[in-house]
Amino acid sequence: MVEHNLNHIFHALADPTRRAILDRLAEGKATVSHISEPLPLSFAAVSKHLGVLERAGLVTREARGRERVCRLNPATLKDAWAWFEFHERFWTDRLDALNALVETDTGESGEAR
Amino acid sequence: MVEHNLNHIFHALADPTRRAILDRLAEGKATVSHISEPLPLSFAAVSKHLGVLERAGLVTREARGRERVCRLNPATLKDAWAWFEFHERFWTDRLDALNALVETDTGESGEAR
DNA sequence: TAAATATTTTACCGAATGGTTGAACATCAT
DNA sequence: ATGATGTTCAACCATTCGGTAAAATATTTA
Repeated sequence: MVEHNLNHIFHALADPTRRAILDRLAEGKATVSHISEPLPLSFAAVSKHLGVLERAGLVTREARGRERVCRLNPATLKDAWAWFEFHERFWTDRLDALNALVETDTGESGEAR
Repeated sequence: MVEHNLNHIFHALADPTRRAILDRLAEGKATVSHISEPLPLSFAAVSKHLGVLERAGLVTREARGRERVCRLNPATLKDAWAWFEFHERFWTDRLDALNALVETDTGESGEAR
């Protein structure tokens, strides 16, 4: 549905550091320093990663004094998951149907074997 | 699980052109020219996109004469979907639990409101 | 006010992306 | 063999990415 956001979401998920950050946040909200503490990265790098996650809508940052409290936004993940579920099912069904026809495909390329 | 491949898979999915190619392939295998025909891109660009999809394991290319027949590999999508499903559920459960405790979080940052 | 802390912003760098064009390669048709 | 077709490869370009270091901006503490 939200085509524009899927780009952001999948892009955000394509980085292992960002997936680690998400897993960390699944255990509870945390400040930026909290998040970067176990990571072998500069502070600014983590802040950038959080920016990517925030742009994708996967994470929200809320100022509390001089800190920023980050937390997960599972609604967005649900959106992406819905896309995934639909396509996984759609593709599987399609390909099952095609396999049932053995070697007949829907393409126009000549298909005799 | 396959941490390395998740990077490739999510990266591949982060581009709308590539998602369009996948949707096209869900309707049946197709040659590279077939795939690029409706796309406003050069032939070589489509070939590159297919390379990304292939690297991710989402698509396979098979030589048939001078053509390359591309087809979907739903098994890979299933892997990624499994990751997704796990995390969506995990996160939701976690956050539900946290919400049940109202304002008590698992972080060590002082949390009196 | 001054100093310390938490975070972002601003260059900057090297590598990768997404795109183009044109040459190369392989295969089919003549 | 010749030429046309399908596809990739190589070189190139502009943009983005992931990272760093240093300066700028709050905010809390002394």
